[in-house]
Parts: sequence; C-alpha cells; structure tokens
Amino acid sequence: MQLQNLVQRFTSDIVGEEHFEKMLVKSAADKNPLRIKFGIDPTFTDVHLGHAVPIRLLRAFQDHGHLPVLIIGDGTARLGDPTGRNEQRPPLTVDDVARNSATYLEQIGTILDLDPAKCEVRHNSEWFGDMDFFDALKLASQSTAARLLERDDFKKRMQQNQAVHLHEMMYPLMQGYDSVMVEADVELGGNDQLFNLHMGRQMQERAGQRPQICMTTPLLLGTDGRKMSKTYGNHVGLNAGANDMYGKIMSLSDDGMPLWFQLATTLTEDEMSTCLAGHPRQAKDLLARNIVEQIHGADAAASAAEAFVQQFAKNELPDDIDECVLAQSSVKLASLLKDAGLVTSTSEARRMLKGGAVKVNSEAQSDPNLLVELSSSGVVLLQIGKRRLVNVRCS
RNA sequence: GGGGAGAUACCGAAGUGGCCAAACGGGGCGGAUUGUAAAUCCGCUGGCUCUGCCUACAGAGGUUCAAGUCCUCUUCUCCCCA
Repeated sequence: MQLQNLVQRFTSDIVGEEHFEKMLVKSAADKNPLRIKFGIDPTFTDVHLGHAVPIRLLRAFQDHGHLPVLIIGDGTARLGDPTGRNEQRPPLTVDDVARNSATYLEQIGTILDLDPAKCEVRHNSEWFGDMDFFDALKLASQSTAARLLERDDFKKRMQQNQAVHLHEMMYPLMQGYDSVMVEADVELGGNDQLFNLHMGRQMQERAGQRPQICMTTPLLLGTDGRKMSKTYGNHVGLNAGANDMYGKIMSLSDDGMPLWFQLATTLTEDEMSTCLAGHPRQAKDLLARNIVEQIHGADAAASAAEAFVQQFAKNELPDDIDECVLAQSSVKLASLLKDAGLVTSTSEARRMLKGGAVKVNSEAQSDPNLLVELSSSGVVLLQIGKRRLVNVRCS
C-alpha cells in the first residue's frame, strides 16, 4: 500500500501537510530517509493497542525506507504528561521507569523492527538527565504562560478552578525539546498530543531547524467507548496473551467497531465495509482475529477464537485453567477463595458468595464457612463468575 | 502580603453532635437475559477469627458520655484584592 494512503488512513490531523509531499520527494532524490519521531513515556507496564496506532504508522514509514526515531521518555515519564487526566499521578521512581522502559521496547518490537540499522532508539534522559536548574530555566524561556494555557487540558482545569502546577507546564516543552535534540522531520502522536507536537515545531524553528511535520492519529477508544487508558481498565495490552486479547476485543461495543477496523486491522476498505455490513458478532470475530493475528500469529488467533466460543458461548470450561497449590488441606471456603487469589479479601469472598457468584467443582455454593477438603492428587475447581477460575490442590 | 471558600469512599456529591461504614449519581464487580455488544431488571461495592469486632470522612491534637460534623494548629487547593 502507498505510504500516502496509509498516512491518510491513520491520521486525523497533519500540520505542515503542504511541505510533506516535497519532503518525500526530496528525501527520495537525496536517498536521505526522513527522521520520523515517536515518543512514548514508560509510565505503566503495558503498551496498549491505542499506542499501537501511531506505532503501526511508524512501521509503515519504516517499510518505505524512512528512519523511525523512537524516543523512550524515561525523562519525561518522571514528570508525566498531564493529558486527559485532571489530577496528578504520583511521580515514578527511577527504578519504575527503568523497568517499564525494558518491557516497552519488547512490546513495541512486536510491531516495529528495532534493528539498529533500521530504527533509532533514544532515551530522553540522555539530555534531560544532566540538565541543571538554569538549563531548565532556559527551556522554560522558550514559551509563554499564555501559550501554554491554550492547551485544552490546562484551559479546562483553569475553568473548573482546579490546580495547574507549574511543573506540568514544562511537559510540552520537554517533548518539544526532544524534537530539537533528534532533529525530527515528522513527529507522530495521538490526537491528544497535537499541542505538544506543535511545541516541537515551534522550538525547532527557534533552534534554526526545519520545523517538523506533525501527524496525529485518531484515538482508539477503549472497549467501553471511553478513551483507552490503563486507568479505566478498558485497554487491550500488546503483552496480553492471545486468548485474553481476543476476549477483550469481543467485549468491544458495536459502535466502536468501525474505528477499530480502521485503526487496528490490516483489512482493506472494501473488506471492512463487507464485514461491518454483516452480523455484528461475525464482524467482531474477524476484527479480533485480525488483531490477534498481527501480534500472536494465525494459529494462536484461531485457537483463541475457539477457546472463546467454548468458554463463553457454549458456557463450557476452558481447557487451560491455572493451578494453585496451597499448604493447608482443609480450608474454609471464604479463606480459600482469597488464598487462591480469586479475590483480594475474605470480605470480598463473602460478598461474592452471598451474591451467588461462586461455584466449587461446578456446583453453586454460598456458605463462607463451608470446609473444603483439598488433596494432593486431585484438584478442586473454584469459580467466580465466568472469568475467574482456578484449580486448587494442596502440596 | 491581605481577605474569602474548600479538602468526604474509585470518581462526582450529600451530610453542621448520636438514627454514619456514611444518602444519591457514575464507574466497577456479580446474578438474570444475551451476540462476554447495547438496553433492561436485581444484588454487591473498607477489613477481620463476621448476627460481633476493628479501621476510616486531608494530617495532628483537643472539647464531649458521643465528632465526618464543634475548637486549635498543620498541610494542600481554589477565588478576590495587592
């Protein structure tokens, strides 16, 4: 597929579009690949399918001979982009960030080719790490309060009489500075990044560089229709197993499907519209399969689809159930549910029991004091709802 | 620097001395229904050795038989003035 077509499919906004064509032509003539920047802050342990949208576009650029410049924001993560959340997160420690950075690369590697010859990976602590206070002031002098307060998130919070801290306003400047440091030609980001991307342009211009083209991708919504975010629990992680990933996508709301087809699948426009015209259940199955295939391969996708039908449509037990080994042989049901890790407290176990959610060996139980005998040879199957299952035996 | 308002559970938000483990709404979780979609109905939503006990209404003290509610100090936020 043509790069321009892909760009069209995956972007909602392009700043500096009029120069993009020329840049492509010049890059081809000079045999000088464009530097395509994409930055991601390792604030959590998983990268999700929402992040995958710009990453897939990045991959498209890579496939067309351009150079992805992947920035792991181990410096910016310490601050945290205040986007979309009207409260501050607890600051991450250096260790958190280091741990997350490693898993991020692994997950991004499922989409992008991280071969050093084909991709430049940078950590922005490289330049933020040894800045002193006066360097930071210099950075701050690059913009103005009025300009920063134009940012949607800040504006809203100001209007709602909520706090906007000074350090939060440094975030866009940091991201912009990244662009200067890597001399980006194009920067990709989610729709909510538009302001930050603009900042890069502005700062590059001040630094005497050619301002980057800013491309934003539409935001992939979470399975519940809200913005995909780990904090909402509506995300699908790239590190999710095939079955889990398939199941999560099946729980997507019907309304969300067109956007998901557009942003997360490899299907053509025609294939998509054929799919969407059919039964929604069918369409969702294809959607889920396609996505799982991209990450886990065709075989895994097929068996995930099968396992799903077995467990949820036919209401049968799944083939692979986690096993848990406990020391005691005779335990009260409420404690057992907790010890087996199905609930976090015995109080929760009691509530579940009262609500009729619990089955022991496929038989409904409601007595928290029921004494369950475990043996080392056979297993006892504990079940809360359709999703939480575990086989228990004693050591 | 001066004046005023405020901080309640995952979120929003009631509560102005006992009937408060805290109304109500959202979210989440379970049950029914189903296409693990949507919609709808029902239940749950601090912990424990669970008909009882313990810890909680920003933090620390205090008044009281009794405090989310009153007093003092502290921390944080917002608004107005300079």
